Amino acid sequence: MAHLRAPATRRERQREATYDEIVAVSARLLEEGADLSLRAVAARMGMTAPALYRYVNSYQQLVDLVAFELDKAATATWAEAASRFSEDDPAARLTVACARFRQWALARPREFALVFANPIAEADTERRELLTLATSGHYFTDLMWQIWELYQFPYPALEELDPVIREAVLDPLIPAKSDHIPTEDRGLLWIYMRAWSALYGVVTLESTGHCDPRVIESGQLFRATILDWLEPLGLRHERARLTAILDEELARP
Amino acid sequence: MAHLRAPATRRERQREATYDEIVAVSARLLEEGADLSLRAVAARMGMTAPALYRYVNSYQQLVDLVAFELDKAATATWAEAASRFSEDDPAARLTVACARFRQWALARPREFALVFANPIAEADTERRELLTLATSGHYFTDLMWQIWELYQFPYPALEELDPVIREAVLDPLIPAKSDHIPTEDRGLLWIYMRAWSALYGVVTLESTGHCDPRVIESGQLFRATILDWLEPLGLRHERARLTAILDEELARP
DNA sequence: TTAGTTTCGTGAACACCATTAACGGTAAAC
DNA sequence: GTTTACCGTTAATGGTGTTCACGAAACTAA
Repeated sequence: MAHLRAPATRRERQREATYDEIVAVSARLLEEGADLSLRAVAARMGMTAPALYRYVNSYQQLVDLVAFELDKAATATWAEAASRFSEDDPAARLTVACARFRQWALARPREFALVFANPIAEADTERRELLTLATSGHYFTDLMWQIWELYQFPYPALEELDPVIREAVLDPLIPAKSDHIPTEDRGLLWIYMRAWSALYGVVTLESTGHCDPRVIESGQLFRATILDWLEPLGLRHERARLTAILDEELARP
Repeated sequence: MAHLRAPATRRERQREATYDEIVAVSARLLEEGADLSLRAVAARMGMTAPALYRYVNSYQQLVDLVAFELDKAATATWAEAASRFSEDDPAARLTVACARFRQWALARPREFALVFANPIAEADTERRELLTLATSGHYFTDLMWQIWELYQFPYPALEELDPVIREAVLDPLIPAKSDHIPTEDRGLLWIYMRAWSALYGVVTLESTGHCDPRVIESGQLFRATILDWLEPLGLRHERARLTAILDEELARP
């Protein structure tokens, strides 16, 4: 939430700094395995709990704030890892990013649950808006767009789509960097939704532990899911190369 | 957890009854949108909270107990709905069951999260064992086994599988009715895991709301995921019929 | 510089929560 | 009929989010 614009007055600067400290302290608490609570955050900042209400309206809002920043920070690490491949190799970048995403979800299940398994009621428009801004979503859609530009994989025409879906891809409520995608190419977003659903599925299953631990450890379920998506993304000819990259990532300590 | 064996003494009968009341009251609380808490459950039973410690060791254990029974009860409703198709039509039954599973997850997101998104640590062997007993898992694997008996879809041989996966399908830690599946056919369980991962993915995505509400409402993401799995399950020739059944279920109020 | 206003923190209080300990009554077991 | 085990109680500890009234400090304006 920090640095939306240049800090004007001194007070505003201080306020921004406090916001930053709140999410930093929260992240540290989670990292240490402690529960995220207003009291704990406040205590560690040398304040009392009610003081935090000058910055957030409720505990849930604190959670949302922290979730947003965690997502941002985590995405930065995947992006950094992926950037060992050149900008004109988005397929390799996506492969790495997906693997790192999973790795993060397995290493920090609590944080993952906070960001990606946090229930969002249909009616809650405010939290929905925050969700739409999710950095990870933008990063992944952007990579997929770049892959399409390079490999021109097939996607459904707008007329083929269910009317509701058509509406949804033309005016997306999901985190998607879609402004620069021409209207007639918006069928791409349908592919994106489906791919995201598949990725989200395995990773959530593994991160929450609703799965045989040996299967998680082996990474085979994740691997198979990713490989299944190479074809629809027009990456058939890249299969061998990307599989090697994927296996290399999975072998990481 | 009730009625594992015939109630012997009067005291044991009473104890069983109390257990039943605990989960019944818990289920009602969740149904009413209230939070599940020891105090609330106890109060509604005309007891004080500490008394519940004669029946459960901790709050988490209460949650697990309730989760297990919720899973059992929910599975019974899917099975009941699916039983409108004959026993020798497992493909239709699975179609209905999947749709009802999703419907339940959307109608009762809190219950769904309790049962299927409840984080289970790797080390926690006790909760893991309870998970292995999950009724829904057994129901789904059994349906898939019946489908295989009928349609003989291809599945990987044990030698093709990753060694770790081979171990996992030979001695499953997941909820799977696998005793009657011959050793050489255990590759089937790999198909099951992959299918379950896909189903779990969409349903969790929709149930937690991390998705465009319009897309959820339309059911298209779920529909597409299910249809993608007809082919691997040898149901190509049943496609039209099963699609009709699926659409009928999705159109339900 | 002084007076007024906004902002940001405090402490006390309320209503919850899980959990533990010591204690009593009642029902089964011997 | 005595003993034992079970099942509930009350009291207390330390945790949670949240509200309210208050005060001090900082910025604003005459």
